[in-house]
Amino acid sequence: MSGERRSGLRERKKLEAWYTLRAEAFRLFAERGYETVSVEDIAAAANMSRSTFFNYFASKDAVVLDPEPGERDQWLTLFDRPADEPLWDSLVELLLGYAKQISGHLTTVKQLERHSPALGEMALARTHPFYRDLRDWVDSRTKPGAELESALVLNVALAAAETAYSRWEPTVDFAEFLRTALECLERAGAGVARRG
Amino acid sequence: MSGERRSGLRERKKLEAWYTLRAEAFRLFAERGYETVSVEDIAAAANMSRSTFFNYFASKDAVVLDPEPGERDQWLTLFDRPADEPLWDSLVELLLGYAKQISGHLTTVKQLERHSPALGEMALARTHPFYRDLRDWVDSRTKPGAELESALVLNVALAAAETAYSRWEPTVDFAEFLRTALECLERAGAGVARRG
DNA sequence: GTCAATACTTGTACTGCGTCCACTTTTATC
DNA sequence: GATAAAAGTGGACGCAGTACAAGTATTGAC
Repeated sequence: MSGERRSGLRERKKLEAWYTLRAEAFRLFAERGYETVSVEDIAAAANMSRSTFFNYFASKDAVVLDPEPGERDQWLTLFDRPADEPLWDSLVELLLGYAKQISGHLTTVKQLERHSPALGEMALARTHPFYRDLRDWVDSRTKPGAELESALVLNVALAAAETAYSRWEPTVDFAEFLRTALECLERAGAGVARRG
Repeated sequence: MSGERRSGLRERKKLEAWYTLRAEAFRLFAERGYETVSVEDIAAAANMSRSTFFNYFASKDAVVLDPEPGERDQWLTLFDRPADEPLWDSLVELLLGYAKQISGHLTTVKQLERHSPALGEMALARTHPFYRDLRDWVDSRTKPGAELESALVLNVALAAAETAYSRWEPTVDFAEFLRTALECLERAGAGVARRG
């Protein structure tokens, strides 16, 4: 029985540790709120040392925000858009597609925000690797001289998506959030001046 | 000689302490960068104790972001807009007007960002009291049922302004930034879809 | 199975932010 | 000048994050 070369015991344990840490963190956050749970608490609940926590997550925020192992490969498939598709249309597809991919996580985090005001303040769109990839992808599509236009289109799209997210009540269906997000994106794309 | 009841010695000393702290902080930040200057350093440079620093500023960030004493009164005058003016037009005037009011500060902070990456990450639009006032003002103008629309319009305007700010090179004239900001606002207001 | 290289875990110590609180000094009022 | 209010101070604390040295487990080669 030739052992599987790739996924050895080491890899499996690492994955297990990652998921355990995040699961315990979310459990504690849901119980007592993000701000009153320390990294020490999370590590203890996961039967690991504080040092080990920081081996897996660069910060306390990261345990909430970091993508799952392999998640990046999933969202990268979204970046396969027709070369002649207008930038705005691509962005709408990308943002909605990504939201669908992480719908479960989005719902969880949104519910945590109810008891944990600090979570609402996180500069999600700045730090998160998806948004880094998104910006890079936009840059790669941008012709020289159009950088300002591209940045504007991207930021408007992000603003529309964030508007829908910020007003979403996680008690209602996730599909309802998607509908709102699409509505915001369409309105923003069409122009918000001279409406009300 | 009835002493001036209002601006007594106490008030003047408070103002002086505030300005001294901020001046020393900015001086040190410019010298050594935001992240490598501690609150302790700032307080020492201002000949005050660390405790006193936190009497004046709620956080290290705040010494950069907080409005000057009396600044709020200035920006509040901007909120006097015709009742029938379209929301978008009001927002354009408000954002550009406020930018003009704090042009000096904006330039200073932008230049600090060159040596201090942490400053670029600050969630300005969330915390800053001007944006709180702005959101409240928008809310006060919003008819029941139009909350989503209003939030979207506001966030798109903020995205446009932030786009101009993020791409502004503070070596060039501030007027150039204003021109770019206006351009971004106009494009965003007209709609960014189907352009390229 | 032995063994050494490698990767992961842990404890410890440190810096810095932010909070709390008791205490002193300064300013305003009479 | 006595007194009360406001501002400044010093010390202790908890927690996030970093650095590093020492320990433990996994791996692959023999």
